[in-house]
Amino acid sequence: MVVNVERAAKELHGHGFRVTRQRAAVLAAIEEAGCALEPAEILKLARGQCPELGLATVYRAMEALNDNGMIRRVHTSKGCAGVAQARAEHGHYVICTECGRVSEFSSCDVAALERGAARETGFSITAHFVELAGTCSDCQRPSPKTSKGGVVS
Amino acid sequence: MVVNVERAAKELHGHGFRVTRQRAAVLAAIEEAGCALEPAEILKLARGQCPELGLATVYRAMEALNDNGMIRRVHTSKGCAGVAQARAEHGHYVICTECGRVSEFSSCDVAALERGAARETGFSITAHFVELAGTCSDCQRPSPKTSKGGVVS
DNA sequence: CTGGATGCAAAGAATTTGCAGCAAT
DNA sequence: ATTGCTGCAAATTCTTTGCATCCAG
Repeated sequence: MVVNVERAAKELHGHGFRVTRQRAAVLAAIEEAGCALEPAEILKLARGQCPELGLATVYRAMEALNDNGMIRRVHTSKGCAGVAQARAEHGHYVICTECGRVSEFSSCDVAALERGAARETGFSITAHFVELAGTCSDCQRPSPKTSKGGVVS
Repeated sequence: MVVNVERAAKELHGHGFRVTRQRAAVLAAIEEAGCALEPAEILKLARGQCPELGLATVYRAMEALNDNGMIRRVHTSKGCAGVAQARAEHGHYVICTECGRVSEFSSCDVAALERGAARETGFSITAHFVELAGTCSDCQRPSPKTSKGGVVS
């Protein structure tokens, strides 16, 4: 997983951002969690790698990472403060209702959908936001012993 | 438009909620605006009908109306505090990027989409959230003189 | 009448900002 | 060496709550 963090570091660097220990820790936390994380949760997790990390820095790191398309906001009924790693350039999330794990999918063929909506509303559709919910492969099994990526208590 | 507010009142009443002047004003404001409204904006608009209305009441009214499925949260990149009227039982929004107007559409055939996502992620999809953005019929016209439903300044 | 709803103000959260020192390049 | 980044704490902003009073049913 650290591999990806390194790739991300290069990415950040390429955009003129500095790669600090704090940002790496935040990114690693988000990546390893595998589920939507809120600022406070990120702080808690990332402090494992960077104890002096402050909450304000988490917010600032989130902004930097978000602007560079490395993380993306997750909008749930419970709130929209959470973020998750963005693997693909264009992707959408599926959130597990059991363990909170977030997966990404990119096979979004919304053409038909957009056509229908356009017909129904008269709008000219230019963008779409899709988010699905369901149960992940682990939680579909009878005894979800392996509930990895669980929410940070 | 008031017609709908009356229908809504009956609905509220049926669920054991009282229909107060405040709630009617909030509902009417949301309905007439035609675009996503935030608490503060609702307050401003609804005070036209109910001057003593307080912000706390707006929050409480929003909760009541939301619980009854009469309004729905609108999740945009700018924030998720806005709400809009829910016309259909199951519906999704299209938001105009020009004037902010919100329309609803229900022809959401996401079956194929869900299948693709399921294949890609291994999730068993049970719910979907879709929101589209584009330009409404008015704003598509050369001179959008009739930019009704504009955002509350 | 009666209990849910409201207004106001105070309490709590969540997020942003200012600034001096630190550290990545 | 520069200049952006960080931590801390204060400042904002957003939302929720407590309570006496009010009004819809």
